[in-house]
Amino acid sequence: MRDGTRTRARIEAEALRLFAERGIAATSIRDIAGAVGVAEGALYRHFASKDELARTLFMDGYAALARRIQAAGLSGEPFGMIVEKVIRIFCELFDENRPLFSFLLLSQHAFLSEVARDASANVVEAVAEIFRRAMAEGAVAPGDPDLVAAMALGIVAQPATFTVYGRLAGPMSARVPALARAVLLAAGAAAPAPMRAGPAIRVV
Amino acid sequence: MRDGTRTRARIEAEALRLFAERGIAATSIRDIAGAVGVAEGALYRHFASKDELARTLFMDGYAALARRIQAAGLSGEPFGMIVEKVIRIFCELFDENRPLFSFLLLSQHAFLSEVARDASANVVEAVAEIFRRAMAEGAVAPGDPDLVAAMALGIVAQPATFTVYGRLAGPMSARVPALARAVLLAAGAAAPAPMRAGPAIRVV
DNA sequence: TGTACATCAGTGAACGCGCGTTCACTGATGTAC
DNA sequence: TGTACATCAGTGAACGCGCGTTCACTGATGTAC
Repeated sequence: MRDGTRTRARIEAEALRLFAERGIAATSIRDIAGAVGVAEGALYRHFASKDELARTLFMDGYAALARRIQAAGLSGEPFGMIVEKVIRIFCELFDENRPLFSFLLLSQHAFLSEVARDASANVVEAVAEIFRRAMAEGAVAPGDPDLVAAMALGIVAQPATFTVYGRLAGPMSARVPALARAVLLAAGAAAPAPMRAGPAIRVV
Repeated sequence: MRDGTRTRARIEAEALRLFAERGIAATSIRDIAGAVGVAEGALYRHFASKDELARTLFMDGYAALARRIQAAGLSGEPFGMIVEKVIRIFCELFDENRPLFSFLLLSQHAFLSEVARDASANVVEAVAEIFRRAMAEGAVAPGDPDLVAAMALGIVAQPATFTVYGRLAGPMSARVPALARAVLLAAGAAAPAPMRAGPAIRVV
């Protein structure tokens, strides 16, 4: 028989690209099949439905990010290092696989309610867990970890969204120090390290 | 003839509610007409198409918010006051008209590229303008105003998104001081005022 | 090595459903005289 | 005040299009002997 794993990978790549560009609803099965260069029916050898295809792409990408963030959070390093590491993970994945991140940002509203509330599959939960531990250890001023997690996610995700829309230019990786510094300050972290390079954001 | 303005207002309200709950694509003309209690054809007396209905709702709501933010930015008050005022506008409108905000947050990706790059119609531009002026006046450390605007918007919009999804509870208005403080710190504002009430976010 | 068979990825015409939209019609209400 | 007319918001059956999905079929490739 022919090897289906290559076709499946191409379907996933083209679907991701088209979903990210136009959205799920505006992308038809024929669009995807055409981009891959197969007949419509071929897609149903690999995915039960269009919905399952979109859901699989979202859940896999989202869980992979959550796992990496959780692992960084459990590394035992000081809080400031963890924040920078997590933001670096986010930014480098963004730069490496922009269609995936566009897709995650764009279609989060369709799937987020179905994601398990587990730090190993849920980005929000993984980030909240990091702040919960930091507060318990005194590295961050006490407060609502969910609120601080939301603000931290916003600080990183909104510039990513602006980059997708072309309002910000250049790689996200270049912004890691600025974003990490902003997150530490906004979260009320104890004595954030001074910035090492780049256009300084001076705190008077 | 019968007065059509009442029907039009009801169509707008029900469409907004349904678009916010399910998304535009998952809401049909029949759904909206059914919720209003009119025949499908009635909608076409007030809007040329479903797309025009959705676009009108988005552009009107988005421009109204942008105008209020721009006005606050031009009030001549000190930067710290402006930030708090803008965040209060955002949070109070969120609490008062949650369907509108859910709709704006959810469907921004469909329309944002069509919004004029004018501070009187574009929330992003209005916020960027405030930071541009603050940097020129020395109230904020020099840097990329678009990046700082993105981070500030993220700090406010992400908690709003979490509230829509039920991950954060309670009114956004209650978070105005905490959000304003986070924005000022993250933006590198000169000497932010100490917080007056609520669970303190202590900066060591 | 050669032959027969089973497997299954891929095909593409066809189906039926739900959608946005149309349009001839109704009838309530404002206006002219 | 009463009558004729014009206007236009609202009706709802009907239309046609594009969509997701199906399924009988093809043929390339792996396996058994």
